[in-house]
Amino acid sequence: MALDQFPKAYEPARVEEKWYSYWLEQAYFRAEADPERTPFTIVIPPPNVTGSLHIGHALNNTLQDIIIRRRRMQGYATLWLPGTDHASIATHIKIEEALSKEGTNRFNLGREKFMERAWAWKEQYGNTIISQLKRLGCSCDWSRERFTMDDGCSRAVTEVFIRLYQKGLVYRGDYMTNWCPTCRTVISDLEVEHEDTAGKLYHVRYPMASGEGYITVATTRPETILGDTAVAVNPEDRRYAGLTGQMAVLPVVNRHIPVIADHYVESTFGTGAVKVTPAHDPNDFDMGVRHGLPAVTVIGQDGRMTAEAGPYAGLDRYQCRRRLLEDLDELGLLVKVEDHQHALGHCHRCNSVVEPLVSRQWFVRMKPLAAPAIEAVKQGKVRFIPERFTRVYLNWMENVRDWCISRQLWWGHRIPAWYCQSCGELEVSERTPAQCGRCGQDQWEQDPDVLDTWFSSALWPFSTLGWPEDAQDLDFFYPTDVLVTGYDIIFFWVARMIFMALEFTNEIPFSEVFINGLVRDAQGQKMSKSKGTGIDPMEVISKYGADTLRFSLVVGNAPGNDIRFNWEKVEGARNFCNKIWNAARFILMNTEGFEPSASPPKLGTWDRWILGRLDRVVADANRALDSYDLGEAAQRLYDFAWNELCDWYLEVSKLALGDPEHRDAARYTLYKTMETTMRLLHPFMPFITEEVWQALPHAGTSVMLAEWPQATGEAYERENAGVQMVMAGIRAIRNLRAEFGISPGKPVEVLLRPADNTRSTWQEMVPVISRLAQADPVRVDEGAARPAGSATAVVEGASIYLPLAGLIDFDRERERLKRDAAGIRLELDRTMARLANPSFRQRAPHDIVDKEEAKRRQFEERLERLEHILSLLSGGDG
RNA sequence: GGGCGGUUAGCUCAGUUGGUUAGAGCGCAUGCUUGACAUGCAUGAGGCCAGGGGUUCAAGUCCCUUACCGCCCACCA
Repeated sequence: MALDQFPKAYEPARVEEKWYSYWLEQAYFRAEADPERTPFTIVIPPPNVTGSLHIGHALNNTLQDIIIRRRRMQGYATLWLPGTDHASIATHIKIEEALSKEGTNRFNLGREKFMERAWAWKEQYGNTIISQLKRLGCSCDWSRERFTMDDGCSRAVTEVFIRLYQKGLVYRGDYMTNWCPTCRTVISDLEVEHEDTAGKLYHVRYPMASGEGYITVATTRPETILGDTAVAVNPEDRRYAGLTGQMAVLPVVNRHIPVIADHYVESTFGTGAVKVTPAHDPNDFDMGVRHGLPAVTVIGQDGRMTAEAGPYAGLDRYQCRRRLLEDLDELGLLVKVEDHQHALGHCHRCNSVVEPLVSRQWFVRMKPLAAPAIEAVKQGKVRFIPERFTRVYLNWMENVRDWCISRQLWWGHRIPAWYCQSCGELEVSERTPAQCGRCGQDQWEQDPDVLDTWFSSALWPFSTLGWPEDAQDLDFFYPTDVLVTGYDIIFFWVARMIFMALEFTNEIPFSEVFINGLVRDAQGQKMSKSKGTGIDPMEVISKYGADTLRFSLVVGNAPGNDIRFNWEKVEGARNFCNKIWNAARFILMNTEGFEPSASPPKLGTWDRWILGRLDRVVADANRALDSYDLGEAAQRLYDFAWNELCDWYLEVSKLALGDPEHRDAARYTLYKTMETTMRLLHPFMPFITEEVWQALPHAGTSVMLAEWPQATGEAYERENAGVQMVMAGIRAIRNLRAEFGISPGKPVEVLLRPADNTRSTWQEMVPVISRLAQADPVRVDEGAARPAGSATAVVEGASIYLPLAGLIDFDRERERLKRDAAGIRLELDRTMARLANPSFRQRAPHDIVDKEEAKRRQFEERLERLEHILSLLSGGDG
């Protein structure tokens, strides 16, 4: 071991790139479809191709890497399949922003040029996030990297669209859709974010055509008045009974519209009369269908009023609102304006207020697809972790509405539908159809629209493995095992993968969905680039290293919970790396020339103790990992490595290392414990563990391929009990030293009076006590009387006396011991009360009762000693 | 309008199927150049586990309820 490679402080920059390159060169991430082994597959949630890694990605991919690295070590044929998403609308917006800066736009540029531009953009930025994932340490099989718009994925998209169309599960039609006037496209219901907004409710009077009376409607969007084609009232509403069937006059445009009766109308809201605008409101659209009303489109796709809006044509929708209100007021028809809170739809991408519009779009018929997807989850074939997300999924799926999949965008998968320019015939096919079956002409034009980004994402688990071909990867690695993703895309993505997979592969896409929370800033707010509250994970990696970032994101967090990012936690993780590093340095310094293959030497109590604890932490970590409690597993390993291995075993081993008789046992144990700990920590902290593991004697070429530890069940209970007792004794001595201000370098004399049957344990531990408590000499004497003027502690198994004549304040010492006694008595009383309860003895399990008995004995015994000492003290021999 | 999550030490959070004296990190206090580590070591202080009710031999944990915080879904204009 060359210690010069091991500086006092861990320097991640010295090791991370080295080992990542090594893993890549050795192709250790490469998956093999090996029929001898069980496959374990994860497909990455593909990040946006032009994006960069944010802290949420860092968390999500760390979790995946932990899972996949452990499975790889366990011997599974693992595949972590990486890739990127074309992110149709998101990318579109970015490119359009760039164009806008150049003073142009996509319509000026034209579709072909725009696409060239988009591909160039993708080439330029597409690698950013991939290289960032590599820096994070992700062990993806890069040879299988995919892109949602590559040939294979595109092929799958076309295939799926055509098959759905042929089954009648994709249809085209004029329906109410959500239009984003800024993005200039329709968006799906999911892409509309509802936000409670303080608005107004305007009461507007419509004169009756008969010339007699009015009917007053209430609306939040007065500009849609221009598109009204009816006024509706509830048929039970007596107030309007006489008006139903009559005509009202639409103000300003003077169109005559009927008053109709419809149960949809709530008599108690507003005036009980609703203006009906079938072209601009989903409910009104339905009413229009029920009553055969015409739809008049008054707001265009640019958010401006159309020619149908008469005098308001050309105005922006909000300008129109203001003008129209002025005009109505002037006419005396605006009778009341109330404050009104309502949910306004905003575009998920650009935050513009979404305009409901009727337009001709493509839809996926959801009911038939949802049914099996609901069943699969209900039957537990797909399991959500944590379980509560099952209900979120089911609730959405059970109420799902048809999915609008066409987008008036260019970057994406173009819809494989063709229209005959001569007769209007529609043909859905992969390539341009030959000849129109209806009119015999050959003038086809492809649908200009592209598909919703999530349409291709929905196919990701199987399209990336080769579907629709009969591919070897698909055969071996599919269905995948676990999907790791955030709860924010359960509907967008998870749900859609499930129904698409069931429809096209007849199998679930994954059997488990491991949901992770959001990473929030220190104030608990969502991180936002625009607000400058975002943390750049690359900055954390540069400053502290990837292992630190990974560990800080994972340790101590419960599945599905949001995480609050804070730098203190990062520093904590960095300190842990450093702790590991220095423990490794210590062990390397002391295991030179050590041969791990040599048969194990005779082990001492502490050796067996730490090996027992190690076995225990292996069991605990495995149990936690099996149930996706990654944060708990990390915490257990942290606690073991720091509090047991470093704080105790390493310190104790210093004695043994200086003693020829025990040296080999200590070296063996140090090595064994450290090597196993590195394997356990490797999924969490791949770089530092590789560096340390490689420096230790080892068999094999990389820790990432070493065998994952399994518990043997060798707990060394007896050693553990003895060691726990001695630790408490050492702590008590240290405590007394601190209490009485004994300077640290000064050895203190200790007289230890052991309780029954513990003498040999204490006796054996004298050198350890001496070293760890700075105690010298340490005498163990069963019959020892308390020396006058002693500081005293009573622990389980012993009374401890520090003869400190002159330093002890007699009264204070007595008070201190009285407090101790009172504390023990409190516990003893509680235990006695429990044991005195007959129903406790009757109903509690035996082992619980036994434990309680043991507790009582222990408390009694300690209390007895304490009280004996107190009686001596009151006798005056302080 | 439905639904979900949270409320545990000053702060950020763990807490398995109910079962020792409720834990950690940070912060705080005191003292330390102990030959792996001051990114460290030792010792200590700090908790009516949000309030109320219930189930149970036993509740931070299960049930009901209230309050506050956060989130998701939702076509009352």
